[in-house]
Amino acid sequence: MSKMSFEDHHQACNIGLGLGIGGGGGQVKFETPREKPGRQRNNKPSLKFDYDLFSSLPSMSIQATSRLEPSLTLGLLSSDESNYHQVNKIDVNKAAAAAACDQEQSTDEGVPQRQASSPHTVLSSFSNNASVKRERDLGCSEEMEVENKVVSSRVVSDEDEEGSGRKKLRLTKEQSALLEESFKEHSTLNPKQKQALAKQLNLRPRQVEVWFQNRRARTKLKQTEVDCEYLKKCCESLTDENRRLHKELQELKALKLAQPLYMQLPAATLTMCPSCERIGNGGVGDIQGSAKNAFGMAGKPHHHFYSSFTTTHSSAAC
DNA sequence: AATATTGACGCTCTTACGTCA
DNA sequence: GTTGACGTAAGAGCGTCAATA
Repeated sequence: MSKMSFEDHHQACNIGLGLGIGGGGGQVKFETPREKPGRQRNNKPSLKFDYDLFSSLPSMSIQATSRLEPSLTLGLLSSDESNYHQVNKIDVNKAAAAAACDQEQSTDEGVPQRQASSPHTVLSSFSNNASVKRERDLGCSEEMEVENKVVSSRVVSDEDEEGSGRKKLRLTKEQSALLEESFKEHSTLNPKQKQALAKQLNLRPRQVEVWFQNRRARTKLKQTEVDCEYLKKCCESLTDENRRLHKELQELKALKLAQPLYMQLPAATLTMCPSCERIGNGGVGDIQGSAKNAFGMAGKPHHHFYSSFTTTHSSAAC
């Protein structure tokens, strides 16, 4: 594993992740600002990230937070989210403004998306499911309204519409592309943007909402996998380091039992650390320095200690 | 001012369908 | 033609937050 500092990786991946390593305890806090009902929501999940990664090397705990994947207690701040507040490049916002006007004329959130002339009108995947409970958008009644004559992006016959059970909608490439583009701009939509996008795509707002929801989930899952891999490598690295330090400690203990170290070594092999003015021999000697700091970490991290994340060389190296 | 309620929203898990090898 | 894996749209339930009573 090439050694990459934790912060490097953090920046490279543009994520934040907190680990509880030993008793140190990284902490990750999500803060999701909420808006008033009917207000503009900018739910950019912000992440407070602090870690005390090396407070105790030998043990490392990874907390699972999900039942599905080996996810970790970590927070993600994707680059997509980081530019959430950017202005839409695509005309979602423009359309939002238009939609706002539309909405003022008609408070119905419904999308007039069933025009016969539409190039790709859409099949409602649950248009025949009377038991569908849509407590959210239902309130705006637009959902019910648009259940009617819907044609899939893939051509759907009448019997498809008549059939029982939900039919799976497949979005067209154009629809997907526009949604993707919009997602790059902002991973969440406010109601007006949702409305505008839905109008633009000839989809129901609920469909746009679901697409964004699923898209966020997919992004998170992907990122979690990446993070998991990284943490596995970190764990392996720390395990190796731990093993090595244990071995070193055993050797040092054995030496100590025999004789004071400096009495064993030829004077020529002894060196003095310029900053701490302790005796070391460059490889196995600095008992007080390396072993104490690597395992004890009682005080402020000493310069003898080199994290496995940031360097490859031994903690005994001074 | 403190508390309970309510509505909106996002997240997670799950289901069902379409596609492809 | 069948089957299983996979991707994904959508349903359901839950938690959180802010507004309101």
